[in-house]
Amino acid sequence: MKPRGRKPDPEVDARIKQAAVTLLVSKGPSFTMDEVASAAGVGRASVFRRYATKRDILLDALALAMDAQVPPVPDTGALESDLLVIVTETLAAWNSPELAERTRQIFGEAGRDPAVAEIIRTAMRDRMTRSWAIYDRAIARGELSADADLWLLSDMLVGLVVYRGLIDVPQPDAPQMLRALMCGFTR
Amino acid sequence: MKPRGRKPDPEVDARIKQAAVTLLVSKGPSFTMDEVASAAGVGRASVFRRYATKRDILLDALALAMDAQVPPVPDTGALESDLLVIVTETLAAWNSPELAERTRQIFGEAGRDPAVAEIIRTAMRDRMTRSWAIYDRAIARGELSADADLWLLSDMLVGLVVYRGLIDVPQPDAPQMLRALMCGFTR
DNA sequence: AGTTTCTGATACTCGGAGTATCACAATGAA
DNA sequence: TTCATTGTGATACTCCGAGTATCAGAAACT
Repeated sequence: MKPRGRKPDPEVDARIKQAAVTLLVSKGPSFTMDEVASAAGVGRASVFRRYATKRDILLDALALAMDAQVPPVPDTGALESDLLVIVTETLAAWNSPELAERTRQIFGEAGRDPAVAEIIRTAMRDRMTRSWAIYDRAIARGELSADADLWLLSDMLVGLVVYRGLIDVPQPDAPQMLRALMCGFTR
Repeated sequence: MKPRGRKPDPEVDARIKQAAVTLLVSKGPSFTMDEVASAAGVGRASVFRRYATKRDILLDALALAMDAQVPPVPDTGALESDLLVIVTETLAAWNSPELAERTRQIFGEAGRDPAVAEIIRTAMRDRMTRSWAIYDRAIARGELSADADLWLLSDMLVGLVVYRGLIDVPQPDAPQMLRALMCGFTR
């Protein structure tokens, strides 16, 4: 079963993928297949030959875009200041109105398509485990109990921000949020 | 400027609204206008005469559905047990797969339409302020500092659950989550 | 050389939102 | 009563985007 005729042009592959990511970033998941084709300077059929449905290309572009920027892990010497960096980075996705709009749309898309949810979930878990070096150091310093539920900690942090972003509530002050996470709400 | 000809049938109004809510609950925001009309046993035109766009009818149905069930405010005598009730109620929206699917879709819709976000935000703020009697009592008992940011507390709670629900991560144990909220993560 | 498969182009089908028009029914005004 | 006005269901449209089908030509294999 060797492939015989003309081979798929890798240039075309790249242009389509690139166009999809660009469109996803510039106007969210509502781009059309025609837009992808013309932005890639490529025939409509070539897009559909690579991606049977719009969903497929959206998933591919999303996965690419998510892997694009993975922030470095801070190491400031204390849990509190390390966490402050994390919180600030998390808030960054909602800073400008345009960025907030994209983030909203992407998380919204997760509500309509489990595959999108999976991509986001995987990407987020990846980032989180990456930043667990912070917690290891904190535990070694005695700042954190060894059996703390780190998933819970991470998800409470991100969850608050995503929730507020989604329903358009102003984001909290990073230090205040940090204090709540570390010390809780009871006296 | 008195209205002259035939008057709009209030029966038709009611049937349409009812059908919209039912469809929203049974199959999420993806119902069609034709479905509304036929479920209401009403002409297509009558639907469009009342709601110019599908967005309009979706917003109306959503607002109705959100106001439908507002849980009672617990008063068990201690902050912890009161909060446990709140947490359990919050988790309830994600208990069955079908319910989780609807909740996901609704919150997802908030990412595509600011008006949906506003409806959800308003409804949630409403419920939250309603349950602030809990915190008043807790402050009186000395269980909570008087200047605690109750929005932050509430949003961390709901945020975690919504976030996990959206990207399909198993929800936390209510008691464990409670402990994190009340005591924080540092030793 | 001949065959296979890619390529861009074009023209379709299909489904759902929204529009337009119809004959008819209900209401108010004259 | 008569007439104008507006709601009613029915039907047939337009529009747009996803997905399909077909084409002639180009590239790569035997």
